[in-house]
This record gives sequence, C-alpha cells and structure tokens, in this order.
Amino acid sequence: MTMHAVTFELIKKDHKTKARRGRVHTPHGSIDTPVFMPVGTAATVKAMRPEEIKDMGAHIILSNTYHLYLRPGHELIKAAGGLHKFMNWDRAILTDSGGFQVFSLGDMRKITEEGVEFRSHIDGSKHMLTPEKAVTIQNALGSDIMMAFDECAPYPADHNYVKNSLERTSRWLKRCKSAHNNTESQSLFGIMQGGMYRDLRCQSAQEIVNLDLPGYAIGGLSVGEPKELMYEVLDYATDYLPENKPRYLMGVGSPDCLFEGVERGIDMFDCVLPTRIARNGTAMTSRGKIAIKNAIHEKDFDTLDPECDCYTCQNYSKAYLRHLYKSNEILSSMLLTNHNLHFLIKLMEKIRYAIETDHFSAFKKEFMEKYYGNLEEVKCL
RNA sequence: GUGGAUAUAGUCAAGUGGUUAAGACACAGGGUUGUGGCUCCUGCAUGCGUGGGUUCAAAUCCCAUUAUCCACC
Repeated sequence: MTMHAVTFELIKKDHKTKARRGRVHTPHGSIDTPVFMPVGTAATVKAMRPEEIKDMGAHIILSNTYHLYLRPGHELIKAAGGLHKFMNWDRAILTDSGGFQVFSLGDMRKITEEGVEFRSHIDGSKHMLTPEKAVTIQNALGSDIMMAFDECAPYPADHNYVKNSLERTSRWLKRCKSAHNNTESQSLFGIMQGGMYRDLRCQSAQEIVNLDLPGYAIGGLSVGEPKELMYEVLDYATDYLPENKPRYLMGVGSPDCLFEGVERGIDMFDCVLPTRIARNGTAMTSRGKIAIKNAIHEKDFDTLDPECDCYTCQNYSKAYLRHLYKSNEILSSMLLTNHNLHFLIKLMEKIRYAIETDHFSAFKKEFMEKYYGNLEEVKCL
C-alpha cells in the first residue's frame, strides 16, 4: 500500500443517485467534495486576489504546467520557493500537465511516443514536453495534485485513433509515475481517456487504475461534443473508477453540468467558464445568466442576484456593473469574476449539504427550474 | 460684404462616373466548459446637406441653394 500525499475520505453516498459527499486531504489543507476549483492558469485566478478566493470558500485552485513552464519558467518558480509562495496561496493547488494545451493549441505540434514537440504560443520557440518533463516541472512548482501528461483526443475522433491515443496515454502515465519520486508531498492523478467509446473508456480505466494512484480524472470530455453525449459517457465512466478515490471531471463548470456530473459520481470539477464569461460581461445568478452589457440593465439599480451575498451583490447595482463593463473598466472583471466564482462555490456548498441531508435530487430540480426557466429547454442546450 | 474650403450612419471617415457605398469607434444582439480570451461572431446608410440638370449610368460632373470653417475687407 503506497502512502500518498493526497487521500480521499468518502463521507456519504446519496441513496437515489451516484452522488457522493467526501473530503480530499492534501498537504495544504482539506477540500470538501463535490468541489468546484477556480482556474488560475498563469499563477493567478484572473482579476482576483488570493484573499478574495479564500473568503468565498475556495480551498483549492488550478494552475498550469504548460503556461508556467513557458513563462516565467518552473526553475524561477522553484527559486521563488514554489508556486504556493510565489503566488501567495497557502491552500491546495492542482496543476494541469499541459496535455490539454497539446490538444487546444492545435497546429504546431507533433505527437510521438516520446512526447509532444510543440511551438510556444508566446514566441514560437520549439519545445518538447514528455511525461518525465511534465512531472519535473510540476515537482518544481510544488503543486499538491499533479496531473498526468495525457493526450486529450479531439471530438469527433474514430475508434482506432482514440484507442491508440489512450494506450499511449496509459504508457505515458506509467512514465509519469516512475518519474515522480516525492510522493510524500505531492500526488499524481491519472487521467482516463477513451473518447465517446464505452469499451475504450473501460480499457483506459483498467489501465490507469492498475497503477493505484490517489485519484483519477476523466479527460477527453467537454471538447465540443453534445452535452447529452457527455452525460451518456459519464453514466458508465465513473463506474469504472474505484469508489475510494476522488474522481475529477476535467474542464466542466456550467451549473447544469455540475449537477449532472455530481449525480453520476464526480467529486471534483474545474472550469474557466465562470471567470471567462465574467470578463466578457456575463454573470451566473440563481435565476440564470445575465449579460450585463444588455441595454435592459442600463437603469436597473437592483443587484445581480437577490439571493447572493457576495461582495459585488452587497455593494453594486446592475446599472453600475453595466457602466463598468461598457467603459472597459478593470473593476468590471474583478466584480463579475468575484460574483461568478462565489456563485459556483456556494452552489457546490449547497450541493454538498443536499447530499448530506438526502435531498440532492430535489435540490437539483429546484435549482434547474429556476436557473433555466424550465427543464424541457435544458435538454436542447 | 469678397474669396476659398468642406458637407457620406450617432462619431471619425474611405470612395473622385459603372455591379448590393470600405473601415474604425459607438450602438444592438449572441457566443464562451482541464484559459493562446478586457475576447470572438452577427447586425446596423435603398442612402452620400437640399433642389434641379447632364449621362445608358452620379456620392462622384454642372447649376442653384443652405450650413459650417478659414482667409481678406
């Protein structure tokens, strides 16, 4: 039995669904699950100070291997005393491996058995990322949870391509595990691939679970496929993962997807959605999304969400927020980001409470009706 | 009063005889799911100060007129 820096405690299971209430323990504190993790790609959750994210109840945030490797460089962050110290965040950090960037940065890259050769999006310089390198970088960063270096297959992709890709990802995972030697302070999570194919999801799961890692992620979803298809994959994907380890659905963060994921046994989520749409003028509220730039809010002196107790909703009107957005003021991003993150983090708190008190399904129904107007339309999204 | 210049969308403007009048900003709507994002997409003048005329064809040429600006009396 390997000793892991990160451990999972399963506290309660929902009776009607696969939803679970748990707790992830890390060297930088514990995280109640299901949890939504704000994304701070470049060692900062855009427009937020660490204190703000803490105050709204976040206990873990994400950062990114690829981006920090290119700028400012992992050696510099190591010299600064590690990522926690560098960015003034003393709670848990999960770092993505750069596998997703290989997928999203598209063109200028070449995937081989050894790893991925790519060009920097910053200056065009040539680099090679391998499983070993991704681990080395994440070791230097000192994140609590390191993600395996994987290939996120695109959608659509044929069975043969996805099979080859997942098998290579499994081989890469073994290399990641071998390269990772400070298991007492950092934990490595594996990533399941397999696209939209059930047999491949099963195969991928078996291969990664064999390595007895402290946690497993489901990757390769939310890459452009219809939501219904993602739910279909999730229906069985979580069953292939061990019950006593945290399950992390990568890149998912719209409220409906969070509910659907939790319902299918997901414990951890991350997504740029709340922070990105905040910067682009959209707020998530208990009554659905609000595009603050719309003319209808010009003289609306009410707050974004009457049910919200975030800093923004305590102090500012929609008319003011609209003005800030239209004027391109920095405070617009700050206030809307604060609100959206607060909204999702509180939503997850409510979901955890609902699981604890055995009314998850009822809470889901209540929330969805209010957020999306009526449930019939949600299926069409 | 005389001479000159300019009048094209809410604003700044391209176009100087030939198919549905660039572009930018503003305005209006939409998108965004392991962040290459204070971003991307879409819409927005049947109309070129006004009235005539020339021409197969005029924002473009001609005449008149109005407004604004600049010089000089």
